[in-house]
This record gives sequence, structure tokens and C-alpha cells, in this order.
Amino acid sequence: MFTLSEENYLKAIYHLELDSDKGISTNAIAEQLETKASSVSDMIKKLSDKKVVVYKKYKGVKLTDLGKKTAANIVRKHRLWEVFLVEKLNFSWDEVHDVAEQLEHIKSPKLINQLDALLGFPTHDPHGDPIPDKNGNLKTIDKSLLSTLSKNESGVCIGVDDSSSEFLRFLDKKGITLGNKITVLEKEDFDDSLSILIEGKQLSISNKIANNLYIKKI
Amino acid sequence: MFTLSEENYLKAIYHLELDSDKGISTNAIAEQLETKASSVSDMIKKLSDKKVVVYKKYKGVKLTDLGKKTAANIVRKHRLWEVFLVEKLNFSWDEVHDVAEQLEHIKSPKLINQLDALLGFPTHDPHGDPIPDKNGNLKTIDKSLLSTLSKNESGVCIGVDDSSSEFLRFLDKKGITLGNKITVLEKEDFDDSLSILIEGKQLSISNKIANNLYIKKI
DNA sequence: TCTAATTTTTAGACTTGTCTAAAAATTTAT
DNA sequence: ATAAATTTTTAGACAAGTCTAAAAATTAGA
Ligand SMILES: [Mn+2]
Ligand SMILES: [Mn+2]
Ligand SMILES: [Mn+2]
Ligand SMILES: [Mn+2]
Repeated sequence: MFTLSEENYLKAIYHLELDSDKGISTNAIAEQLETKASSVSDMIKKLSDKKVVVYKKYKGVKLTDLGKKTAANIVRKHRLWEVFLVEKLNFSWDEVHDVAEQLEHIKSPKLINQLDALLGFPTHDPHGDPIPDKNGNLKTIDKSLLSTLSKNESGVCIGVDDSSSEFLRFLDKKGITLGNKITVLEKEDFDDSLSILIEGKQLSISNKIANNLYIKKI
Repeated sequence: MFTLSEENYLKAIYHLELDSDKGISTNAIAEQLETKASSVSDMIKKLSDKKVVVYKKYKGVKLTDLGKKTAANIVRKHRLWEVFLVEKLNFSWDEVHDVAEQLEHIKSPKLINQLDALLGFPTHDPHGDPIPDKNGNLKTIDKSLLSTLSKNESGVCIGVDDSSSEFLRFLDKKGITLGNKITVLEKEDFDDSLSILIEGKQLSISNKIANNLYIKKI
């Protein structure tokens, strides 16, 4: 149905659309995929021919319903495989992404349904990102950045914005794990750094970290 | 390291070498991969450049040690994934091959080592074929075709020669499963058909079937 | 509005992998 | 040994995907 390359473009557009309701520009896609605008321009024609995007010239592309469903299914596979790697194969959360980038392109509906069942129908991947359902529906969860919490407010750590290996390993080193309860003890006006209470311990957190950690306010 | 296409050629040559100690001909490879001799000729140059085959002109190719190890690792991955699909995802043995053809190309040593462990370090795939170890060593097992058994001889069913979906489903329908003990009750000279005793039941088996079932004599 | 900066597309080239058709080399048969 | 049949290689073309460089369209600025 779709080539590996087409799937990667669809996924990129899908992710970009989550942050924008306007058409996705050629340049934005090129940046996301670390490729050139001319290559994107070529691919847009192919995707348009295949009815997965609509293109209004110089206004960017938008996914059609078919495009959205196709892209969501790739994201679904990516995240289910990440759960599998962590839960069944003892990968840590900073090791799974590159392997999932490969596994997401395996074509077998039965495989992914059975994997879903084996994993107990998980709703989120190891980084706290929601797993689209079979129909491509994504439930958006009510999340805030840790940096938006005020003094004495609390939340449960539910996800990361930056899911680079570097950031994830940094969180590991600090002992910050999804599910942990965090309370803001102090907020420095000077550099927006935080003093937080997490799992009974006190920690100092820079603004950069607080801007990349999602919490659910409680 | 190797492209998907290069990996498929290596695997094809590896399988062909198991049945022949001579160089593998261009035509034999073309037939195995359902492609054209000219394409094979092109690819042999690439593989030769990459030091995974040696080519003596008009004498066919042979895998180098590096080539053998690389090919065996692909076969190892293919067979481990087949075990996974059957043991963990409830696939039947006739459904696994095509998915394994895709999964065998996933690149992650950790993935395959952990999968091996999850599966309990299996030695054979669902069709009775041996799984190469981490160093690419394949233990050849002592197996005979059911058709070579004489009247009143017995064996345990340990593998299939033809592993097409059609044959595997036929075996399912007849109730023949790996591990079953088979005794030859009668052998017809006329058409070489067999009357066998399997799991307490009597069955009539054509020569075609008996020529595609491996047993271990007991 | 008219020019400048930016974005996007096109033109042309290159790589990988494939194919058909034809040429060349080898093997087999007489 | 020579011709015939077979195998293998080469030549040339094509599709997918990418790139650089240049042209065209759009948007922004004065
Ligand atoms: Mn990921
Ligand atoms: Mn991908
Ligand atoms: Mn197989
Ligand atoms: Mn393959």
C-alpha cells in the first residue's frame, strides 16, 4: 500500500498537524524529516495522487481522513512496539525509539492486534504518549508542563515533551519516573528553577527540565 | 551495513549452499529469489565488493566466512521471530513465514538477544528447522523422510521439507503435529502410499506427503 | 505598491535495484 | 573439434527517492 518513505512522510505530517491547525508547510516537513524541501515537494505529489493529503498550493498540506487513519496506525504500531520492548524485552525507555522506528513499518494486522493483547491493551507508551486505537483515534489527555505549577501545587509525572535519550537518561539519573508525585516546594524568580519534593526526596530542577516534563495536576 | 535486498540475496545463497558444496550459479539464485539472472549478476558484484561472497567467473559464488555469518544471523532472526509469533502471539505455523520475512531485517542486536531469552533459547522454529546460534553455527540434526521408513518402523515427526501454508494446513487437517510418534503399519508397493499409526489413530498417507515429512527414527 | 526576503517548485543529476534484449562465454552433443 | 544449447554478462532503460542549483511564486517591508 504505502512505501516506507511514504509512511515516514505521513507520520511527520501527522505529528506536525497535532501542533497546528493550518496547512503543513513544505519546509516544516523537510525540517522534521531532516531532508530537503525539493524532496518534500516531490513526495507531496505522490501522497496527493494517493489521496492521503490535500494540497493547496503555497498553503501547505493537510491529511485526508484516509491519511490521518494511515498515519495514526503507524504511530499506534510505533508506540505498541515501544511498550513491548520495555515490558517484555527489558529495554529502558531511552533505548526503544530507534528500534520502534523500524518495527512500525512491519505490515501485519494480526501481528499488531495480538501484540496489543499480549501487552494488555496499553493506553500509553513508555514516554507517556497515548496509543491511538484501532480506528486511529487518539485520546488527548489533560497534561501541563511542570513549569506551570505554582509553589505548593502538586502533580503526577505523566510524560515527557523531549524524549531524547539524553533527557530520558538524565531523568533516570535524577530518579524521576512516570507515575511519581511531585510537589513544588519553591520557585526561584531569578532563573525559574524549582525545588521539588519527589518520592519523599527534595530535588533542584532547572527550568529547562521543568519545561520538558508533563504532569497531571492534583 | 547491508541493504534489505543484499540481505535477501545472502540468505538465498546461504540456503542454496546447504544443499550443494559447489559454487551457487547465477540462475539458481535467480530462481530462488524469483528474479532475473541479470539482476543477480549485478548484485553479485556488489556482494563481492563487500567481501561477503567470492566469485569465480562462470563457476558461481560462495559465501565467505563473513557472508556465512551474516546470512546465518538473518536466518536466526527469521526463525526466532517465527517462534515468537507462534508461542507468544497465537499465530499458527502456516501464518508466520511472511511476517518473519519482514521482521528478519530489523537491526538491533539487543532486540534479538532479548527475544531469544524471552522465548527460552529455542533450538528449533515451528517447522522443525534449527535456529543458528549467535555465532552463526547451525546444528544439523539427524532426520529422515517418512517415506524412507519400512513397514513396522517408527519415528517421531520432527519437521517438514515443504513448509508452504497449503502443506502445513493439510497436516493440521490430518492431525499431524511435530512431536507425534508415527509407526508404519503398511506400505503399498503400487503407489508407495503408507498406512501409519499416529497418536493412536490409523491414517492413510500418500507418497507425496511422506516425502515432505521429516522424522527421527526410533 | 514596489522591492526584498522567503518559500516553494522545477530541472537535471545521481544511486539502488530492477528489467528486457542482445552479446559473449561456457558447456554439451555430435 | 565444431556446432548447438545453455548460462552468464553487458548495455540500456526505467522507477523510486534523493540531492543541488536555479527559477518562480508568495509574502513581508518600506
Ligand atoms: Mn518513539
Ligand atoms: Mn519511521
Ligand atoms: Mn520461514
Ligand atoms: Mn527477507
